[in-house]
Amino acid sequence: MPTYKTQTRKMLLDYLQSHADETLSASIISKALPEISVSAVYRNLAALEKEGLLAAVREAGGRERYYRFTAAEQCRRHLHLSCKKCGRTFHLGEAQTEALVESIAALDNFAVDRSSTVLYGICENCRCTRDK
Amino acid sequence: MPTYKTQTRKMLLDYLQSHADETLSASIISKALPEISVSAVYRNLAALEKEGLLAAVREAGGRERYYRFTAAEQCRRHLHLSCKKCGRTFHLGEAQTEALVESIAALDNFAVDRSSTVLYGICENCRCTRDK
DNA sequence: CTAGTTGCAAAGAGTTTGCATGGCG
DNA sequence: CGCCATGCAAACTCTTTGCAACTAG
Repeated sequence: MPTYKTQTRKMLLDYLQSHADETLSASIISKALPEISVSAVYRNLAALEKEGLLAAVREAGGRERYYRFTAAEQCRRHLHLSCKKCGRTFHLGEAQTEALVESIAALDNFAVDRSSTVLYGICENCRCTRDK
Repeated sequence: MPTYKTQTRKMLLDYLQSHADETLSASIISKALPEISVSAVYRNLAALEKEGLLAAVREAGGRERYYRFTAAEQCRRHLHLSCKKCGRTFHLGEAQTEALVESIAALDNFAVDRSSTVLYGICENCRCTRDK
């Protein structure tokens, strides 16, 4: 779809790459990049999603989508963990993911979709830093 | 918090009970119950959430919240599976949930939050009915 | 009667779209 | 130069809040 290599597109990708471990919403990205118009942000995110460079999370039913940068395709094979405190994303091992998905498929007859599922909780770092 | 038993409140609960297996957003509920004002819907949902009768899903960062009816408290102990096709919710067994959470806690040092996590995928029913 | 609730309307926030302008190739 | 992409502004949708009217207890 993207036929041109525009400045805007590059800036967006740069930003996404430097925040690869976070799950961001379009509006957050838009605010972080004031030099890009909101419409351009939304349109580019949608395009990147189609290309597979970006994974949209929690699309069903709502408007608000969260994007996760998936530089390579490796991220399609495993599940992601998202810290509710710091927002950082962690990656579940492939073997572990496989076991989890298999288990649910076998016992519950439910096919878990790796790319649209995110497990929420608290990461090691935030749990130790009890400076609440 | 809710000191009065109002008509509105009753209608809302009736609706939620008859859709206990679905994860609904406030606006969807609001549209399904035109006789209740939107503000009343939002305020009651928020109140029900505080009471623990309703579980809010995916609150972090966004505005849009999805509610799941949790008649009892039993739902806090296990994870939920949500079908991307029919929207129905399924419940993972307690033992299975425990194993999953434990495994991630042990291997990744990440504390999965049962109530805010939902696994997305396709349910048995929708997978068999391949009438795309 | 008193306080919790409701409905309406207005205000915010996020997302989408049309259209003229600008820039990649 | 032609077409895609951008920016701006308007239109929408969802959610929140203030306030007066209503009502359960």
